[in-house]
Amino acid sequence: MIRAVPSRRDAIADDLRRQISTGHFKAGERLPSEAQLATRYTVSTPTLRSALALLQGEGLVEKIHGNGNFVRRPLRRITYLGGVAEPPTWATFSAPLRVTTRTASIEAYNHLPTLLNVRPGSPLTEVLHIAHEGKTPHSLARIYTPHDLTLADPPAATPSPEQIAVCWAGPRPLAEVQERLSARLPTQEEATALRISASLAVLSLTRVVTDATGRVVEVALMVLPGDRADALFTTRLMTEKRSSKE
Amino acid sequence: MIRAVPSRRDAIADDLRRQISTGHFKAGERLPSEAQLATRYTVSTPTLRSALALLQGEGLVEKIHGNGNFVRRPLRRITYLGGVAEPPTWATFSAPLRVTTRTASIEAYNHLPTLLNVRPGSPLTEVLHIAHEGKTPHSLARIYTPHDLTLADPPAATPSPEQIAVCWAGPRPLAEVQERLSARLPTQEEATALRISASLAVLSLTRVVTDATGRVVEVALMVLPGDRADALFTTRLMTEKRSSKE
DNA sequence: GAGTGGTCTAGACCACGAG
DNA sequence: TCGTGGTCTAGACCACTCA
Repeated sequence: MIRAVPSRRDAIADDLRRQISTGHFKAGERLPSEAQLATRYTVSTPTLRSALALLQGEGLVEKIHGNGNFVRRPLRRITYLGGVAEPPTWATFSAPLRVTTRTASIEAYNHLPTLLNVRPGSPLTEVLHIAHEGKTPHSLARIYTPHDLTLADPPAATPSPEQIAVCWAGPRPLAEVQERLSARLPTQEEATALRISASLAVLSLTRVVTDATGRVVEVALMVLPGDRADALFTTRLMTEKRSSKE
Repeated sequence: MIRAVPSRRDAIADDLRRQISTGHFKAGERLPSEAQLATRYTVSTPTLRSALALLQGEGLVEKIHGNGNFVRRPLRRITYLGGVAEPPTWATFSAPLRVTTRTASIEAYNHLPTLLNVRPGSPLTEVLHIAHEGKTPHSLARIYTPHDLTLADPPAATPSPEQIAVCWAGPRPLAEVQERLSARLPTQEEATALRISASLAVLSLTRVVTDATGRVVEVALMVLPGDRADALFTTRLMTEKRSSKE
């Protein structure tokens, strides 16, 4: 009702979407140049580019500067399985992922002291995970552990490809896992690391694991692009046993 | 590294952000017209508008066609509390919300038959909740219940303002709550209903409640704008019993 | 170097909102 | 009616990629 007549941009985006879904433009293929498309649709380049920006935000098209616009190979949709009590030192996904890992020693700064409940400047171990599907990056995780809790040796191997190591802290009695989720647009760095448009919404997941003494053992910051990932929490209800507090 | 020199757009957006955060432009105030701002920054109108689009996507500015650009009054940030077992017929938030409700009888279509596991065309009760903070809409929920499970009378009152009725199904032995979250951009309708920019990411939450017989009792679709809401799931671990498999 | 996308201009014209 | 934002044009020039 706001606009009965679709704008040129929307009309072009719809047409391109259709051509991609019908296979007229195939996955991985390069679209005609923006100048050509602009001529074909008899619009100016800024208008055509704004139509492409819509497809980009949906994850259908990837722009590569100086090279062209490419139809994105549809990525496998994965689900982060939340509320998993055991083992809480792993993050579990619904499908295998190839993960590359990079470890560094850093000092707590910005929001990290608050999250980990340590003094600013405290030594932390940072582990950066990038999950790949084929050659394209899929999602991203940064894990922080107090340095004195970090194992000298990384865990031998991921128990299964669906799980990525989220915590290298030694085995301790853990007490609580908190998972906070929000939706936002990616930062510049996240967008380039994941090769996604700055206008593609991401699911931002912060996972805080506390041990029995109340000490924060691990904080994991995960970035899951909205076009390829979601999160699932399952709660089973104890109907016979009503043990809820407060 | 991609662009050492910030673009005009980013520079202008940064400057406006600063002026908003320092109170030079106050909450609720109308910004100078786009033409004036363009002159002040010596850029063309499209460039200035693209800068405003950034602030819009961050929820800092609300554009009102034919009226002006307004600094958004910062909204209270609320947290949806997930994994709440009892009572599962309510959604719990971290702060009170004023909620308006509209009920309708509809038939299952599109994705609803799958979600509710009913035949297409089955009668459903749809409840639309819009939570407000002051005069501005805050978030949105659509709840679907099989018509034969719907109570004749709506629940007398919300037990507390933090909880909104999500299910009108009569008291039954419930078995499972599944909450699936994803990040995306709002649809056109959601954007206008919530008066948010189409480029402000929203947290989309689908909550499915199943009874002991496996029948789906309720499906709730919630839309939580990313600039004002997140979701929190807390899992407590049973440390005495280590039943980890594999 | 040739071709691609990235940014920006200086307008034009339309649609909406308030008085 | 007037001032606002919404859309669009037809270029220009720069930055990047690949051969």
